[in-house]
Amino acid sequence: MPELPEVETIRRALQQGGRGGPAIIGWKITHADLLWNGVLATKNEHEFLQEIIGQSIIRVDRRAKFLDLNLDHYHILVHLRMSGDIRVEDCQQPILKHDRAIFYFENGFRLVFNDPRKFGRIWFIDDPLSILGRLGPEPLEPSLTPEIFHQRLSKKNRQIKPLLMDQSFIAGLGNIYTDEALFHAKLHPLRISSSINPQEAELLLQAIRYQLTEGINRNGSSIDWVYRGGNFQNTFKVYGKNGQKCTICGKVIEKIQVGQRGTHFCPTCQPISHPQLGDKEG
DNA sequence: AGGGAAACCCGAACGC
DNA sequence: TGCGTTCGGGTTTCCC
Repeated sequence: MPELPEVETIRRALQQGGRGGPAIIGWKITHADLLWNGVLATKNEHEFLQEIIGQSIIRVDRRAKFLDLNLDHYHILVHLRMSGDIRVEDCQQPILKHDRAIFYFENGFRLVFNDPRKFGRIWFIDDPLSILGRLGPEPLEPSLTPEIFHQRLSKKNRQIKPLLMDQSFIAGLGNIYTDEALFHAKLHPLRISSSINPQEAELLLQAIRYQLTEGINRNGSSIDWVYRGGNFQNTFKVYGKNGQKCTICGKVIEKIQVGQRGTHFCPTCQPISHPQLGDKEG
């Protein structure tokens, strides 16, 4: 599923070219079509469809899992959710099944939002902060120091896995990268956040950044038939590896439900309690 | 405040 | 083979 590295890969493709398509910077919008009305998260359909005509793409930003298409004086936010994808192509190409929205450019190209499961959404707004303002810190931003991260963990009494996936706590992690980061940091997914000490917090932040950076370097993870081009999935240590042996200790990887989400971990490498405490529960 | 569940969706995987 | 059922996953919303 598109998480931060996949969205960043798409952002770079739109900004600089890539993934089989050209960059779209400077391109002027002539009109747009909504092929499925539910794709629009804002209720100003007619207004914006008029508003964006004649405006050009000046920059493509990313915040967490949101893409922010900066127009001359407007913003198009896109969230791919589960199965969304974006492609840029000339208008001779066929419309595909599950195409939900199309933006046409003056130069004969178009940007297509395709989303089989209809979870993805598009916002047309003046002020992107009205949506993005609720998000927690960007995990790759240096301003998120280990000390601040530990402070934030300490203030919550929550299971670490759902907390890391809470976009208002830290923004951009989904199920896959969370499981992989927790494995890397040797933390059990049910560990209570306030029990995590400064050293563990620093290792966890490092693990998150390592996973995200590796994911970006590998152009994201292509899994579940939805995402094109990346190969980070080849590095997974626990995600989807339940029943297989841990590459570190040889114990069988387990899969449990945590906060309604499939959660993969190694029971040996990720003990529920700190090893030195000798606790046996869990 | 935190956690569980349901809702939104569909294709894939599974069971018979 | 073909049918019906279950599952999963990001996010929001509602309930306890």
